[in-house]
Amino acid sequence: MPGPAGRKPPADKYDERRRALAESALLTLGELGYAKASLREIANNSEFSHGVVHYYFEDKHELIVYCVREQKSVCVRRYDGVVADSTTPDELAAGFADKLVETLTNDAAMHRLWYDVRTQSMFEDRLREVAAEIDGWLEDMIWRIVSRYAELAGAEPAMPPSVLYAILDGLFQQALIGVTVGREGVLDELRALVNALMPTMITAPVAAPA
Amino acid sequence: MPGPAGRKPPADKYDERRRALAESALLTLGELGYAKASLREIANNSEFSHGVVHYYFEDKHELIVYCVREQKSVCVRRYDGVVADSTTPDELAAGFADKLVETLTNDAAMHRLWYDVRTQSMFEDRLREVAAEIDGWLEDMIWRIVSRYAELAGAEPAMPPSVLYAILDGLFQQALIGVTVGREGVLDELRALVNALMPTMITAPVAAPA
DNA sequence: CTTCCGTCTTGACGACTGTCAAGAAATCTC
DNA sequence: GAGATTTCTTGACAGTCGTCAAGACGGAAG
Repeated sequence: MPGPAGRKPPADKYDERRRALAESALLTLGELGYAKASLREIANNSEFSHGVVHYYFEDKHELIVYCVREQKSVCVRRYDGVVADSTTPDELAAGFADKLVETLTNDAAMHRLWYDVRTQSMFEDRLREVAAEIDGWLEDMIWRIVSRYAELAGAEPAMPPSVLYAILDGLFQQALIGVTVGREGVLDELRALVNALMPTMITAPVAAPA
Repeated sequence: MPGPAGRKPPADKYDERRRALAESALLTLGELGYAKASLREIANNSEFSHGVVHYYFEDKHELIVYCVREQKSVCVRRYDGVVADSTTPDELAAGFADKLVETLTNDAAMHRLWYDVRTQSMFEDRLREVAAEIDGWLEDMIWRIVSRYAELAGAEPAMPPSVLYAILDGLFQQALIGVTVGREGVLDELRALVNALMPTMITAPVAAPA
């Protein structure tokens, strides 16, 4: 009975293994979705056997929650660089848009899983906590971007964080669907759109800030 | 073999029954979601037995697609009245916002099902057609509202239909989640938000149209 | 080497699923 | 009324699921 409780050997090895399992689970989870991804299928697309899951996780639910939380916790830090390094509003907007497009192509599976989990949270109580938590992370992420953008422009965000997040999330979700079904031009449209929309999200900048 | 093909008696009776079955299926579908709603559970929450589904529908997939398409085809006509009757921009915006709030409380289950189906369409090919179709309906619906709003204001929509739809859809989806988890004040916030946001969706109105 | 313990595999269990066939019930036709 | 046809119920089928127990493997400790 080594599982979750009393552990003698390197306790880090345990967490490391959990992460490895969760990461390889992401492959199947992001391809089949929350409902259709069985533990056997997840195990088949990995180096593990289907039984090992219950050695590292209580049940399927815990694996999935761990997986999406782990992924998203790094996801929400993706724009920290551009926020910190940009010196003009336009540079920030362009960097933001570029990274949006980049993650849309590179991490499409993860984003699909996230939207799946959030939607399922409306039907399954046990998912609500993690969904609400991550939604909060993402809202904060957007707020960091827009408020810094406003600061660089000598202005203020024109809308509260929740509204900014909802709007950008709606645009991103449509783009994700577009990428998933293979629609052409989605990426360039999203990039242009974000660049065009950012100025509308702050109050009119003061002409001479100094 | 009376099913889908050759029918002698009132062919309308057949369609009528399909609609009745689909409508009672909505109850369970909107409560449990696409994946977790089994045919037996759907039948239990209705006046039908679990086997009758295959008399009126090819399979589970066809039932669900029929159900969501039927529901949404009336859903997208919800704002036709306010669009036709409003004589000022503000009246249109207020009527739109009111009806948004109204459907959010009355038809929450249907909206949950729709978002579920659209999300699942990213994982399941067979859902993509109906999801894309309905997304188109909704985009047209939003376009009718905003373009009429702009017309009443003597202006033009400031963004293309797809962008307007994505933005409003993002806001609505967040509000739906809020309603589902029982967050307070969501409805009033959405109403105020829509009223405040509508002016930003059109170009600056011409002062004296005549 | 033997012993022990953390790690993992294998195989099985019961529950649940969509589907369908066989026949009962209801309705219509004459 | 009888007979035919549409409509529906019931029960079973094969398959899949999450879960878990029994034991195999591996390396470290003695």
